[in-house]
Amino acid sequence: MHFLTGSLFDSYIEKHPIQSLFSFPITPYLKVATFEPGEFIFQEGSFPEYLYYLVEGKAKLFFTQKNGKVSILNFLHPPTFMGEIELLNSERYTKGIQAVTQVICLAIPTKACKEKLLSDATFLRHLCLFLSNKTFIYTSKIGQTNAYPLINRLAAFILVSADHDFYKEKHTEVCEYLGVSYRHLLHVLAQLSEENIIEKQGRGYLIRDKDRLQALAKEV
Amino acid sequence: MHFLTGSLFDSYIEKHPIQSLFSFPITPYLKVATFEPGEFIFQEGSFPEYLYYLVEGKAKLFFTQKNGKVSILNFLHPPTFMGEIELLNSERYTKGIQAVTQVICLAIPTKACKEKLLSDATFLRHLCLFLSNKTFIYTSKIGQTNAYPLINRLAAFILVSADHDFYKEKHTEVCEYLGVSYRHLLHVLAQLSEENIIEKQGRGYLIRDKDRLQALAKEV
DNA sequence: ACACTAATATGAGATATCTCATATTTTACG
DNA sequence: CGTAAAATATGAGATATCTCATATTAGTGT
Repeated sequence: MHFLTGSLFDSYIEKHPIQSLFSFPITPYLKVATFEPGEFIFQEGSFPEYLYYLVEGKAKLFFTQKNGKVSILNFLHPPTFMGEIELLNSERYTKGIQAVTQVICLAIPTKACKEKLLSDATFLRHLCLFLSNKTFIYTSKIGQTNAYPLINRLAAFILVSADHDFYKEKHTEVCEYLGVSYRHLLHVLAQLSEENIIEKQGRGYLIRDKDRLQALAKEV
Repeated sequence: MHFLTGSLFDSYIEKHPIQSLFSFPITPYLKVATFEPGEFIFQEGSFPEYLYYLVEGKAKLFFTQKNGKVSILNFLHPPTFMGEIELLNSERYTKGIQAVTQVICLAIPTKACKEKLLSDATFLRHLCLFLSNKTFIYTSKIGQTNAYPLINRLAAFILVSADHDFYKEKHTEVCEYLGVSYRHLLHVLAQLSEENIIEKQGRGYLIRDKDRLQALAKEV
């Protein structure tokens, strides 16, 4: 992790204004933090010193189960708070967050701001909204995992994560996100290829029959 | 749904004080609502008029998927907010809540209080805490569902829901809660019986070998 | 007491998913 | 540039879970 200073600092602060989330002047407290791909933003079980507000890049929220399996709970995209649960509830076990691409965050030091934040209705209202969205996402995910086999969930995931009809997520991450074994993910990708819905091209897959892919995804 | 009045109203207000959750006087707005077993507290897709605070009884939070499968997201026990997400988003309620036993709630009319609530830091801080707990519960559930077969999750569920070592939850609800088919739930109950870990007695099951049940549950 | 619905129960066969083994390819790094 | 680690790939066999069919039993309302 690296803090930006000088004109780089200024440019990110200007580019991503967050004053409207607070009713007290937040800028004096702000830092700008960068993380390299693969770098841990939070280690599991650690005590975060900053509340981060993700403004650029992509990260993954994960945790490791007792049996060693890793679950990716969510891919985080801007704008997103990170470390808010620990701000509220300092004793909870912290999940891990790892940068996937280069990540840029606005950082608010917990120690200096906790009291101010927890008595700021503007901030708390935004945080409630953010948390209720999170709840919605997780409850949807629980429902989908229970109700649909991988082929439907994968179809939906390919559609949201493909860029110009080209899907190139890492299998190792996707199987942890969708909650299935690596082997089974490849089975189902092969099945979709077999039916000419997608076609393997080098590092990724091209969507060849978007209609049928959408039909598979639609139920979810 | 039925609102209590008179001395019954007074007794519940006294028995479950919630003034400390707010920084403005809440009592003038409060009603006391009761629901009978099986009654819907929120229908899926309705527009809630009250923010409820569950103080007695048990309810289930569920939703119906596009393919008709029902998922029970959680069993709600006191104290719990219900309808808080709709207060924040003013969208229609996407989930349903149904009373399992008789349920008693303190009810805060949304229309009259929304503005006050959303600018009350005390209330919002409690709500954030509540939502972050919810997040924690759901993320744990996602992880467990992905990582463990039913026998482990069921063992854990039997332990938390048994009363004096006697388990008597309704299978129809439990399978929707644990995200498996009714048939499979019975398979696994039979398997636990087969191994003399539990024993069927009339309407429920007696825990016969708590150690082994705990061992199965422990990993979760 | 009767009829209807919900809940419980069980079997048989299909399928979704997992584990483990192993090989190849790509990527990271000194 | 060479080596180790990570990611991709594929097969074979096991198991967890689902669907559907069908009975029986308990609960509910009139």
